[in-house]
Amino acid sequence: MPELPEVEQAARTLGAQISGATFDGTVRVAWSRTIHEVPSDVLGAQLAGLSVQGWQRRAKWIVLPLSNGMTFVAHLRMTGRFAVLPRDNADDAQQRVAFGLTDGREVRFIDQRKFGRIRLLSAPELATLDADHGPEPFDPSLTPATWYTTLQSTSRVIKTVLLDQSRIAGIGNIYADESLHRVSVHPLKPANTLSKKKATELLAAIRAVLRQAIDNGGSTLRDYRDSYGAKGTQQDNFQAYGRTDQPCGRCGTAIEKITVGQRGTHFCPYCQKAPR
DNA sequence: AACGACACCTGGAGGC
DNA sequence: TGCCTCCAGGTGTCGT
Repeated sequence: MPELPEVEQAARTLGAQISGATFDGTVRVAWSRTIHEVPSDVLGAQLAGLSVQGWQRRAKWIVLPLSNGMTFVAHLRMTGRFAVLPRDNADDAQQRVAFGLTDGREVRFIDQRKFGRIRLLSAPELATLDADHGPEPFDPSLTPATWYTTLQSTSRVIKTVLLDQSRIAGIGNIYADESLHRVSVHPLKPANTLSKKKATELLAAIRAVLRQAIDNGGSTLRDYRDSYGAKGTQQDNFQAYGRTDQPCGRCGTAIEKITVGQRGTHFCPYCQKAPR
């Protein structure tokens, strides 16, 4: 589900519900890999008495700073979502972990495919997580010049580079396709063959696509919900992703689907000319 | 070092 | 209806 806009929305709606709340140390685990097999009593002991200081997002990670300097981080992967509910509410069949709060509620992590992960990080571990990722798309330090340099540094195809979290953080399969369609760049074009002008346009397109998606609460294809359970609406604005055989909004040519780096990839064969 | 292939999981959709 | 195959917002790991 979740790319930058969805994670941003999930983090915001989780933070809105539990900023200031305190973990009571209760941790109920239905799928231990979600918490990296850390024993529930160990994790509970670490969390007990800590309060949530706010919320952030780094790449596709939800980041909740805690009152002792540690950080609660979660990655939703494909199907993860949070819910904050009274303790006596029935468990969801796909619920993997629940963290008790001192106010009688629970922070629940629901995740059909079980790929999502939650951890408690020390400051150095958080620094490592940060260092493992490239710049945030909206970071002012990511300039047309630095972006062009990044693209020049590899001959991998552009779609794959957009998905490489160490080059730029937060873009996933949907918004990669949408960004490339927006600037009429073929997904198989080698990154180092984009002109400086095209690279600049692509950066602007990435920002525009992500901004619109954030403003629309992200995209819900099937599973994604924010931390209140609400769906996003950005899927109604897709120009390429999931529109196989439907007309391109610019030229009317049928959108094609190919596989790039094992990911379904949608593009307009007329607007986005194949590289030679 | 960098890159591609595969693993990790469940369940919905579509073909027969 | 039932079975089977394919596919999905992601990324960690392993082999080349």
